Amino acid sequence: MQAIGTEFMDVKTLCLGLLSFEDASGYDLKKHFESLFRHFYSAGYGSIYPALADLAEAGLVRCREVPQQGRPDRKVYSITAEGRASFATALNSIQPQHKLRSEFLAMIYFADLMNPERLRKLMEDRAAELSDAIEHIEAFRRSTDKTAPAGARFVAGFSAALITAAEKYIRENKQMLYRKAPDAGGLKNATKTRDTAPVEERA
Amino acid sequence: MQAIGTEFMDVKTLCLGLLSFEDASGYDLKKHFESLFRHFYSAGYGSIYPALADLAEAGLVRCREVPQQGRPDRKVYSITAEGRASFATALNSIQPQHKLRSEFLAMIYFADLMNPERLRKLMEDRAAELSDAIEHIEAFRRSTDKTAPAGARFVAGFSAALITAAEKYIRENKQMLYRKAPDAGGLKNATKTRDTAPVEERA
DNA sequence: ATCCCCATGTAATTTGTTACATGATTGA
DNA sequence: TCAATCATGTAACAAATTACATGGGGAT
Repeated sequence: MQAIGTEFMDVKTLCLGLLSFEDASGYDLKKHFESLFRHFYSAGYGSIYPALADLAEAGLVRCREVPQQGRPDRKVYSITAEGRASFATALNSIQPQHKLRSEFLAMIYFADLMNPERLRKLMEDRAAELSDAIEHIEAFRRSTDKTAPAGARFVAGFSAALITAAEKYIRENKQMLYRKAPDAGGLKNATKTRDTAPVEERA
Repeated sequence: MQAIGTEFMDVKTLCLGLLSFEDASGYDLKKHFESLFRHFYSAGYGSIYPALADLAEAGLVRCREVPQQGRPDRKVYSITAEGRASFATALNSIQPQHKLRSEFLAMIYFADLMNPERLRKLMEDRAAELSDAIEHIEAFRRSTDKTAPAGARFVAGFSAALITAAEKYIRENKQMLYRKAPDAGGLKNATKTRDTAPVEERA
């Protein structure tokens, strides 16, 4: 009966929110996270199943078990009236965070200490991941744009904008990392390779 | 003597990397995280101090205590030869992650369930944070661009590109969230408010 | 044959955040 | 006088990731 945390948009709160749209099992919710939230929020079974158990214990969702042939029973969760109220409260009180934790950028900061092949590999891998992400998001938008609510369309567009910008930046600026060989030892290279500044366009 | 983790670019590894540029105390390193990595990687004292202790125990850094007047002794860390080798190994083996966890976007996904004032407030707050970030990053680049190594310039530009894209997307698309009033109850609104599609430009 | 999908969950581990604990100096 | 900066660290806590544990059905 106690309310859910009104501090963070954690996995528990998001499961509740997704259940406000339609009933689902933990397995289904994982799929939703992977398609809807893929580019900005991830959650595994290890977070989702305990979250659902907590929500059920708090009376915010109800569970009905659907027998399956040859598989574990499907446990389908439905949001309750208290659950809707609790989620509405959460939406009105939570101060949402927006955190990027990029080991990639942290690593590239030290590009001067890497050997060139390694550096190139890192950049290419990242560029490939971004291309995949763009493909995925375009496919997603083509498949759901018609019926999706404004919020869903907005976040899909937001993800696309960010990923596109990242891909573009890498494409246009990677060569600034490829100039100087990694001089093993030499400290202050006062050689003026000052010909490359990051490409930018004005808004 | 054992090597540091070759899996993640964690706080420990990044401290080691920063120490490969110059000696520093935990306090100094926190400052570096805040200025250099501010927009893509954060670390608090609670991570940094234990990281330094671990690095020292592993022989990758050495610590000398500098007495202070009226303050705790300053503990200045220097990287050792083993430390440099270990960091080089890390740079060559770690597969870096790039994780965005945006409670903001997750929340906006449910925009249709929010009351309009709340929604507007969220959007304005986020836009303000982004403007602050842009200001910060521009100031940072103006102050250090001349002497900074290519890696540092690249990541600063990358951050700027991402944040600028986010700010722009919000500015150009927020109105698509402000159309429909939050209809408390009505399920399938088949009303065709299909006049707003996300603004995008081709690359 | 082998791999992926379905379907659930627990337990251990890792990681990081926050609060606690202390306290002088400097500038507004 | 008040806030910020300097300066260190520990302990408790929260959260999420990963590994473990199980197993049938369907497609290639």
